[in-house]
Amino acid sequence: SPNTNKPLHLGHLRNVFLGFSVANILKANGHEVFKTQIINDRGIHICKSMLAWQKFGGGETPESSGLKGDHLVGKYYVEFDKKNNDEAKQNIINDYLTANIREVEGGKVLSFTISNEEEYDDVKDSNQIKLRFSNYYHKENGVLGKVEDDKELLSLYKNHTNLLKKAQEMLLKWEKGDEKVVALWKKMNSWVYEGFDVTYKTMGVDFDELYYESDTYLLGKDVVEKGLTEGAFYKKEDGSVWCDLSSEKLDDKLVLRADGTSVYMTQDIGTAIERYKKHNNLNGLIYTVGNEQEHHFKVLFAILKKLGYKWAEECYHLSYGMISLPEGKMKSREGTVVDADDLMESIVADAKEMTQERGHIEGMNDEEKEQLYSTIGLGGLKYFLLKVDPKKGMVFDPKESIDLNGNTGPFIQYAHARIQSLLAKANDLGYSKEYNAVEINDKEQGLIKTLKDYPVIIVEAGKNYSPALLCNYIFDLVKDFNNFYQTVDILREEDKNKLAFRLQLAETVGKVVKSGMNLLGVNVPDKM
RNA sequence: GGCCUCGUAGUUCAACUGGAUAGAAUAUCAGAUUUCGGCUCUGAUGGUUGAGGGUUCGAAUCCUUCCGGGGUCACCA
Repeated sequence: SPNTNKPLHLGHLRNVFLGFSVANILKANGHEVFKTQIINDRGIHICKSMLAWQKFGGGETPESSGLKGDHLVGKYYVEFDKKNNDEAKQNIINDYLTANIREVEGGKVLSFTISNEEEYDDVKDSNQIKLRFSNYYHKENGVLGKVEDDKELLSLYKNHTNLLKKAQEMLLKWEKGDEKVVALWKKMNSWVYEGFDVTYKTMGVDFDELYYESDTYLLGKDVVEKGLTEGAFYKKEDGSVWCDLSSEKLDDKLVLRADGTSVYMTQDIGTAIERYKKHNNLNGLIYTVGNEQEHHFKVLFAILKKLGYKWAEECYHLSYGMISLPEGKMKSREGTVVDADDLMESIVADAKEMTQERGHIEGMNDEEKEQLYSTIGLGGLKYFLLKVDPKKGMVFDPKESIDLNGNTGPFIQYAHARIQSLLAKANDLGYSKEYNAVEINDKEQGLIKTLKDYPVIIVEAGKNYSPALLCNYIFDLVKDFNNFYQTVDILREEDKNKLAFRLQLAETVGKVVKSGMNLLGVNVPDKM
C-alpha cells in the first residue's frame, strides 16, 4: 500500500516482488489469488505536497517539467519539508532573540522565558524548549548554536509552523469536499498514478484489484456501531470508542475519535470485512506489509476476532524486514531513500555493460538486446531481494545482484541459457532424446534426486510464504547441474542411448529452472 | 522504561522448524590453465553460532540473565 505523495522506493520493490512471488507460489499450489493493492491516497502527507505545489510550484506539470508524475509530486513533498524546516528554524531564532534571559550566575542560566511561550502551551515539553535555549546560551556564550544539530528542538517547532497549519486546514477542506481542494487532489493523484503505472510496468507486475483509501476511509464506522451494541467496544466519556484487548495482552485501541472521525485502524477493519464480502469463500487475507507494522496487524486481527469474525484466524501479516545499503554500515545517515525507478534504470544499464563485454548477443536486433538487458538486470534485482528470508532485514548490494558468479539471478539465467544452447546444438546434430533403460552414474542420480524435490519445495514455499526456499533450491539445482555438465560428456558421449538420456536430463533441469524462476517473477533467456 | 525481533566464517546469507562433523556464495591465499595480475577450473584457510547459565540422549534452534543492533508502544497513516 503505497502513499501517493512520493515515488516508490527500494522497500516497495521488496514488498511488491515478495507479494507477487508468494501469489505465484500459492497459485502453483492450486489456490486462486487476488492480487490487491490498497492505495493511501488521502491524508496530511498528500496535502503537504499539494500545498507546496500550490505555493511554490508555479504551475509546473509533468508535461512542462518532463518529470515523471510521481517524481514531481515527490519533489514538492520534499519542498514542503524544506520550507517547513526553514520556518521552524526561523521561529527558533525569533524566540531566542526575544527571549528574556534573567540572571546568569556562575555561568548558569537561572531563569529563562520565551516571549511567545503561550503558543507552545499544548506541547508537553515546553520546559524542554527553555532548557534547550539555556543550553545554547551556555554553550555558545550567548550566540545561538546550530539549529540543525538539535533534532528534538527542531521537531518540536516543526509541528507548530504556519505552513503545517495550512496543510491541516487543507485536509479539513478536503474532508468537507471543498471543490478546489478536491480538484487539485485529483489532478496531482492522477500524475502519481501515471508515474506508478510506468514503474509497475518496468517491474513487470500488475494488480487484480485496487482499493483507494479515499473510498474506504469511512468504511468501518458502521462496524463500530455494531461492536458497541454487541459489547466488543466501549465508549469513553468524551465520546471516543475503544476496544479492550487485555484478553490478548494488548493495550486498548482507539477505533473512533471523540469527534466521530475514523482512524487508520477503523478503515482497516472495514476494508477487511469488505474484502470478505466481495469474495465468497475466501480462505484468507495475506497482508504484505513491512515489519514496523507488526503491532498494528496484531491489533487488527485481535479486534476482528473480538467482533466475532471467525476468518480473523485466517488473516496473516506477511511481514518483511527493512533493506539497508552496504554504505549503511559506514554510519551513513538513515533516510537515504533509493528511488525504485533510478535503481532499476541503473541496474539495467549495468547489466547492459556487462553483457556487451562478455555476452553472446551477436545476431540479436536492438529490441531483443534491450529486452535481454532488462531481463538480466531486473531478474538479478528480483532474485537478490527474494533469496533472503522475508522476515529478516537484509543488505542490498546492487553490484553483487547482477554478478554472473555466486548465488545470483544472472548465474541461474546463464546456466539456463547454456542448457538451451546445448539442446539447440544437439538438435542441429540430429540427436534423439528418446532412450531406453540406461545405467546412470552418481552425478546423474544426484541430479535426479534434486529434481524430484521440486514439488516438495513448492509446497514448503507456499506453507511458509517464502520464495527464499525456492531460490535456494534453484541455486542448488543449478550448482548440481553445472557439476554434472563439467564432469560428464554429453554431446561427445559415444553411447547414443546415454546421450539421449543426458539430453533429456538437461532439458528437464532447464524446464524446472524456468518454471521455478517464473514463480519468482524472473524470466530466463535462451541466450545471453 | 514495557513489549516484539535479530545477533552464525572477513562479508552476504543457509541450516529440512530439536538431530549426526553448522553449510554455500563472496573475499583472501596457493596451485593449474593461458593472448591476460582481469576469464575458467581445482584446492586450502577461515566458527567456542554475541557472552554466561539451564532444560536432555542431543541446542544455532527451547528457557533464563546480561551485552549489542533494529522495531514498536498516536485521537499519524
